[in-house]
Amino acid sequence: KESLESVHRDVDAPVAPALAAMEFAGVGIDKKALGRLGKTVEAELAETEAEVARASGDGGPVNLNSPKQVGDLLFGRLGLPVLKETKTGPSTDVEVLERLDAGGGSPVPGLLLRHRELSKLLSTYIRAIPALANPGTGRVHARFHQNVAVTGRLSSSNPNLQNIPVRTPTGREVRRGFVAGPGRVLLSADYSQVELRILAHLSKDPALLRAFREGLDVHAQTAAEVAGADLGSVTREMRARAKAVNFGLMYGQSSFGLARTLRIPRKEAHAYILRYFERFSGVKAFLDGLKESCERTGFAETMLGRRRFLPDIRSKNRTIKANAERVAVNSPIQGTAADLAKVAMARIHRRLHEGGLGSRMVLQVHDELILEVPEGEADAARALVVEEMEGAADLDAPLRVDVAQGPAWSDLK
DNA sequence: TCGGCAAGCCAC
DNA sequence: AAACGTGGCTTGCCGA
Repeated sequence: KESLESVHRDVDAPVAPALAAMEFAGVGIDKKALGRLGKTVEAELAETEAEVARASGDGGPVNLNSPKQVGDLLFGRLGLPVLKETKTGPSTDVEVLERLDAGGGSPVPGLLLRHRELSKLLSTYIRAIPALANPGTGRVHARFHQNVAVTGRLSSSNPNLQNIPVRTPTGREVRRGFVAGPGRVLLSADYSQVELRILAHLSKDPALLRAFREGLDVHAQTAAEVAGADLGSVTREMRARAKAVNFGLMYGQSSFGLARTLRIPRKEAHAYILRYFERFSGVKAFLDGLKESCERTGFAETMLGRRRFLPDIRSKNRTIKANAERVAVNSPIQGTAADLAKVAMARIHRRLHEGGLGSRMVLQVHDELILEVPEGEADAARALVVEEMEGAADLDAPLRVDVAQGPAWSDLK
């Protein structure tokens, strides 16, 4: 009745066997490496706690894992200014700690930032993941859910292997603990800028399409376009702004949000967005059209026909309606990327199986696939994976995949 | 002791 | 008042 047969037949049903195989395969864990990392992180954590105590003067012990106790320390004992409130009291989140640290009034906020990072890594990853490994094989078998994320993405649980750290140096260390079995290597293939390419394809915006056809670096190309300058004159600052806008617009970000992200005046953010939409008027028209069609039909839809029903888009409450509009803009883009990743996975699984190859998928992280392949099979697996991922759809901004291989996840860059 | 909420934070 | 979309996990804390 709701025209969902084709997305089920062409996407969700075919990927199910691939997901089952991926869960069954699991991924190899180097318990010794994670054990060693745990020891060093514990040591630095203890040192950081001692330094906080030293810098805080008298007043008894503080549980640094308790936001409430941390708040009492910062805003009571140390007399630092309250910058943001939560429902229950002064906020101590990372943004607040960074601003307090920049203020230079005390060494404690900086120490707390490091403590937060390390305790997160230790409790969520370094200790938790080895505990979930099969004791016989040393492999971790996460679950991959197909019917959880409303956009059609997969989700992962027990453990979540789609949020393994990568941003910070210590975080990246965790990835050394994910390894290939003997005689095998890990091979990762990730879509380059897949959501922006989908936006370019769906919107048919000439400038954005050109950026993908010509440019190696779409954010720099965007910056040049908005500035009306050539690529060579794009500074890091200009590129950073363009990148933030490129991401933000897919989430329906406002000038307020962009200003906060970039820490620039709201007026400047507003002016930048206006100039962006002058240069990329096809994008503007497309995004407006998504909202309009959603309001008419009551749903947002991906390229492959996955629908998300959004009754809130007809709400008379402006906040609720604006929320639904952001979702109406984001879902077709995020959801199309999810559809394409699933199509590629289904085909890859089938071809590996039917070709009698020993390679297998072990992880999916939205726009990235990780396989474990026999050393001698790596070239064949690489070619097959790239062909299926890039061939998942024929877009006007062609799909591109970056590949890497190595003994551990940390090597796949 | 258990379940749930709040805060916080990891990823794409 | 809210202001950037999609998830999952850990800890502290509180009430049943």
